[in-house]
Amino acid sequence: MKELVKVMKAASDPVRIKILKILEQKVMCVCEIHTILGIAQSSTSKHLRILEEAGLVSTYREGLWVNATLANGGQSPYASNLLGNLRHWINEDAEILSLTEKLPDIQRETICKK
Amino acid sequence: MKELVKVMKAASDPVRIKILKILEQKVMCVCEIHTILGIAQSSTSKHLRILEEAGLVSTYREGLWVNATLANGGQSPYASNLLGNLRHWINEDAEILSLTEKLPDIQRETICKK
DNA sequence: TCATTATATAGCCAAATCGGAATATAGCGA
DNA sequence: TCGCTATATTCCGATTTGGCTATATAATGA
Repeated sequence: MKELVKVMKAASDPVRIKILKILEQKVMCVCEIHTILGIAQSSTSKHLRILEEAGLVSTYREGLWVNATLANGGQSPYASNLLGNLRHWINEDAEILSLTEKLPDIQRETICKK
Repeated sequence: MKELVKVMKAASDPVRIKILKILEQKVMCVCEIHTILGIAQSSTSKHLRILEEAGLVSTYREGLWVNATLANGGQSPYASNLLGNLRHWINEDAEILSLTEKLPDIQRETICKK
């Protein structure tokens, strides 16, 4: 029950849904996510932690960068179910489409180092 | 997006999950739900409204009683997907099992009219 | 070691959420 | 109509949430 509620709670925020949707297309580091979404770096970090604790996202370090990727589903059946469904949900959503368009221009090498 | 978030938000509360799980087994009126869950009648009414607006629950009047039932899914694909999954989720959960045991003893004829 | 860069954490504020008590409304029967 | 019962709504306090800024931590390279 707690586990299920945690997954639902993680998925009940539009910013976090956006993060999941862009991670479907690309592994991204924190600074890329915070830039494309236009939110503070600290907010990005907190959202990622919530997603990670729900079993929806995994992170791994690569030097200074922390890469976020969709979880493989081993941690929570609820999470893996949601990730599976999300792949064919809201793909036509205006906000998601707009993010998808921006995605190719977001590269950590040019965005970070400022 | 808004619709999806609304469904997730509705499902991200343990009380509301319990309501959905007991509705899998029985159509119930507000006073039955509020009694079996041990929460105030006003809280029950509010939770039901949230579930209804998310497309997870439908209600219909029967005299003084308002019956709640799981929605048929026509309103929201996200809601119907969740309802489908929920049927085989957390059935072994201690809280859910305990509610299921109590269920036969909860009858509006004896509970209400006080 | 120090400086730099990326991320995490802490602290604060405004808004949303959830609980119950009190009150208003709706439906029924006399 | 009135009285009763079930439900909806309002109000208020307590807690949680989500945002930001500022600061701390971690990793790299010189």
